[in-house]
Amino acid sequence: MDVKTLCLGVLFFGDATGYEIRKACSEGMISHLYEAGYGSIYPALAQLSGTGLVTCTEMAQDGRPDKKVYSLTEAGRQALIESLREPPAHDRIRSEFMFGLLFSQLLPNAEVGKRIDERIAWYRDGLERMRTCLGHDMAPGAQFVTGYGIAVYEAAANYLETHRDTLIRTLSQSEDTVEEQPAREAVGR
Amino acid sequence: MDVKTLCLGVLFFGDATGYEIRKACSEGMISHLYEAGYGSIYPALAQLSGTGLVTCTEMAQDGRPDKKVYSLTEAGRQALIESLREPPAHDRIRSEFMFGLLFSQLLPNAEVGKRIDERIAWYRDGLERMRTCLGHDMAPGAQFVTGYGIAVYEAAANYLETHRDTLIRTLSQSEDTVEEQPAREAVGR
DNA sequence: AGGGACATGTAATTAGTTACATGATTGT
DNA sequence: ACAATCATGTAACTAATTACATGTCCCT
Repeated sequence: MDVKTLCLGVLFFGDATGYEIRKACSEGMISHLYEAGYGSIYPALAQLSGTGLVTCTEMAQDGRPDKKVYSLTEAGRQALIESLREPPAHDRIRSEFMFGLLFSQLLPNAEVGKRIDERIAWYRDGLERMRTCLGHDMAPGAQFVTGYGIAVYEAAANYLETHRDTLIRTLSQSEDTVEEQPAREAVGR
Repeated sequence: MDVKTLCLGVLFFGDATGYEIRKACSEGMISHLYEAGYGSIYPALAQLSGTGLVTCTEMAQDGRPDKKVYSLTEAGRQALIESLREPPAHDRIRSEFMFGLLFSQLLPNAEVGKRIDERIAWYRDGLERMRTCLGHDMAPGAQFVTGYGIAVYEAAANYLETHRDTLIRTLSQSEDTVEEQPAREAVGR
């Protein structure tokens, strides 16, 4: 699955410009599932337009540059369905935040605390957005996914909040217990 | 942060071969935070070896090809600390599973159910592994991260379990209510 | 006899990020 | 005045995936 399918998916929920698609994929709900920037969206849109999976309507605007509003065609709808039908690839995750915490003993305690606090704030912010968007009538799938996001973010934020201080305390203790050999088997599996 | 830092991080917890590092990053605990395959690990290791951040000890083996066991040098340790010190990039997530569910109305209900069930099983499997590895003495950060993983996976599995049937039911209902206009604003933000 | 685990690597391709390039309008 | 938002696109670069290439041992 690539950015082309991503665009088809966004357009399934309604016509949009490249700018709006990017917004959905880097700030909106979809950004929690699949991120993309201008550099991948605009070329994808051009390709989709070329193969007739979307149509593009140029709209002149007062002052601002012309808008290009894209719409899903029936062929595009079918292509989306076909893409969705094949088994989804395994989730791809890359969390430098979590990876860094793995080595929190190598970081100043204040930095560890700061990162956790920032992350909690980030989750809370995401939760607020999700909660407000829930309720407005949305597709059943979108509702399900939003509910899932809320459940997961809530659990994450709660864990960080309840274990933050314990981690810092443990870190402070082992700090002055001279250096200890880190366990090897702890990470291997 | 790139695969080189990933390797330094894995080696911080103990000497390992490229094969073992890949295992940790594609099946082990770390795979939940940062995935990598042979194609990126072996070249990274070669580069790290060239710049003196790791040392490589070749070990002849009965029958099997020679093992190359890598160890973190003091310079490597410092490089790891330096990398970890800079602010972590935003999490990068790509979940085709979740993206697909967003459009569950376009998929056969049985397929939706199957995917959710598979995902629940996957979470349960991950939970089991995490729980068994917890308890063995590990670095405080690793313990914290594992606990976080457990909390999040548990919430995710529970949500899927408790909402699975509701989704399928809703899907079946709207199916024969003719086609409805999906709401546009539901995804934009 | 066949598959999987152990073990290392390279080369080609693909995909995606980042930076560049432009420019008006609106709000602070 | 300055930053942010709206708006579109390209080019160069980086990074990572995939496929290829090889070979033994052990279990079923």
